[in-house]
Amino acid sequence: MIRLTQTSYIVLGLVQLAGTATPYDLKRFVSVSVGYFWAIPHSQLYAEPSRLAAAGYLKEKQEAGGRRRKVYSITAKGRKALEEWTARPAEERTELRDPALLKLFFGADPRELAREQVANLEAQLEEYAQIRATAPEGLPPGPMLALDAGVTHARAGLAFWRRLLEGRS
Amino acid sequence: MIRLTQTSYIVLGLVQLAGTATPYDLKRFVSVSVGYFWAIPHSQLYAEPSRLAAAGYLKEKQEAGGRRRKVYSITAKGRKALEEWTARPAEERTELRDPALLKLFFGADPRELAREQVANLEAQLEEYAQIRATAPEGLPPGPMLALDAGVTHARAGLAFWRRLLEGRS
DNA sequence: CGAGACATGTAAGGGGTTACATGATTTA
DNA sequence: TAAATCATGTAACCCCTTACATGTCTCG
Repeated sequence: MIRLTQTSYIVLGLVQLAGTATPYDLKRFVSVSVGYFWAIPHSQLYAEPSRLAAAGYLKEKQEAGGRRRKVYSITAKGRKALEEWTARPAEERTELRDPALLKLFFGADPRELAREQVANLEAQLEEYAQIRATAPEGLPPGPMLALDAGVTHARAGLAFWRRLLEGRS
Repeated sequence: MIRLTQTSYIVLGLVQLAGTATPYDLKRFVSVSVGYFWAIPHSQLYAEPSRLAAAGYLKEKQEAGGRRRKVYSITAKGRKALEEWTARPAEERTELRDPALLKLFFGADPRELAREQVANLEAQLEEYAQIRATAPEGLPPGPMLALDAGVTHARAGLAFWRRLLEGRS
């Protein structure tokens, strides 16, 4: 029995969406999907599927020739775990965990910070627009809804930091 | 040379604000300050100051009698590290890391989720109001600004999930 | 005075981050 | 064809989480 982390569910979910995937596939997939609000270093995308396969949540199959890459697909057990997870209420409280906010809290110059953050968030909104524009047909609604949430939050962040820029000082 | 993590800076910052603090002081302090957007398990507040003291960023002094608790205060080295950190631009990109968003992404029932999240966020706004109401005089502006950011984001989240609740389905 | 809640602390294990390393492809 | 970039993978270390554990109040 291993413990299933959020990373585990991301991997399970992506493998299910993809049908079958190598770690590198996952990496590319993440970068244009959950990656926009939940980053995962690529090394995790090698370690985690392997762990999940050892515990029976994924099936692992190694290519015969060439790079002999490992190809993963979801098992019944994996599908079940994923379903139970989505059905269960979200236990953990959401945290902001924004490094910029930490610095603000501990006395960094607000206008300095605000300038950076405004630039970052504007770039991020651009990216979101790109992602929406290039989304493939036939996608389930979840990813798009999550993207909407990302946009909402980015806009809220922009409003906050812009207010700070305007404030006198 | 140890690596300074975000947790390190939180501890340094809080010790500096407090002047002198035991791990338990830090725990209480966190729960009414940074804790509202960046949670830290209390065990970290024992381990991390000890680590920082070993590396010279904090001074550690053990009480003579009684519980023989360890009392920490910041050193010149610690103060310098903290200042450099606040002055440095925030390198890491902000992430949402919201478990509810993950579930949404992977197909959880939006209305189900939305109901929970609306309740959570409303409670959170209540807490923010409490914190603001009971804030001590003479606090530096950083913490209050960070609190404002928390409020902004919570409101944005509320708006998002409420929209989901209203959506037909 | 007994029991529950709060205060205070430590240990172990694993997940994640950072760094390294080596093929394959493009581009100049 | 050299160099730079991308693709693909592995390894080690350490922070962080999840327990466990034992005082010390407080209130009925």
